Amino acid sequence: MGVNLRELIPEDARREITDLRELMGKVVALDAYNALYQFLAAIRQPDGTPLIDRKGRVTSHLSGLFYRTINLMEHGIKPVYVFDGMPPEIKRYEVERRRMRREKAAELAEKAYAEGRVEEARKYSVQAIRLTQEMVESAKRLLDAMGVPYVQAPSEGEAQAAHIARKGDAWAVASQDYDALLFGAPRLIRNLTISGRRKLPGKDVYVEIKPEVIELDKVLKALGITRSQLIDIAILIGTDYNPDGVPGIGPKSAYQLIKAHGSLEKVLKILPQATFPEDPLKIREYFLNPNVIDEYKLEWHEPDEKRIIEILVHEHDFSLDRVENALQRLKKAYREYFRGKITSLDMWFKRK
DNA sequence: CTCTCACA
DNA sequence: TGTGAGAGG
Repeated sequence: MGVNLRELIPEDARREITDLRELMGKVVALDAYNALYQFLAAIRQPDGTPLIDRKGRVTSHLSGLFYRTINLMEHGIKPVYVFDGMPPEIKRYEVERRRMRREKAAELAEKAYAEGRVEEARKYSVQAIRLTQEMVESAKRLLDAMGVPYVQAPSEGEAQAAHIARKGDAWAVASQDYDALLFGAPRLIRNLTISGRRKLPGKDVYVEIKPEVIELDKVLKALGITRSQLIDIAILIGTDYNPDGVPGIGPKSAYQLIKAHGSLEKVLKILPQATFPEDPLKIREYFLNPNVIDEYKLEWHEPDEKRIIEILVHEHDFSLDRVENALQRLKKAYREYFRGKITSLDMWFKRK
């Protein structure tokens, strides 16, 4: 999912965040779909079963959302979650393709589970993950209760998040996908987590994961291209709107081609065999001018303790002890960083 | 993914 | 004070 620009991003456009205090006081627009999906994928038992409440409703996404948001706020980071709206027309092909892949995976998961093949069951249940309307709504209700703002994008969440960051209302977009850069986000934060350990898929091996910031300006300068050309390269490699890209063309040759010929139009003239599920120029146009809104309010409010307990403990069977514990941390973070203005002297002391 | 608790 | 295993819902 998303564009894979990893190999294209020059080393010096990428910076590790060694201390999350660097982000203190900064607004970060999080791609909600990306975050919830990650929680659903990661918060599972070895056989692939997610956390569920007594009514059988999945709660993994709420657990992840709750604890991670508190962690960010404890570092003085101001989170705003951006939710996806209607996928754009040019995504139709990919949306359908994903739906079929999920259905197939769901069947395989059930089969593997019934036959006791635990690892396979897990693998396929992750591939079968679907973010339901119910999950999205429960996540929004939880954020409301926590006093954390969210923005409902008219279309792609990454596009809306990038728009918010471009206007200066957020310092960066946080997502695992690189798409926000194509949409013009000045900064992209990947791996925005506190616990820096992640299990390698398949094996019981853990690797250190550190958050990193990628700066769009530095990417473009280092590569000597414009954002429009970066988008052209992405289209040759493959985006959400043409996932296969152009067969045989990877990051390296895509870059060389655009660098040498200047634009996608010119490159396509020498690649007459290339086919696309959508007009590639329309895809570029969408990255440059996506459907976004300016009507949103980014305000952080005092957490509503009772409502949070109502949602997590009474509706979804979270342990009262754990939730109360986290609530103390949330309230403290709110007092410290979110209530009223923070003076520069306060900031100076918090650095220590 | 994140928390908690046991153990060094 | 830090690390690892196991549970969380």
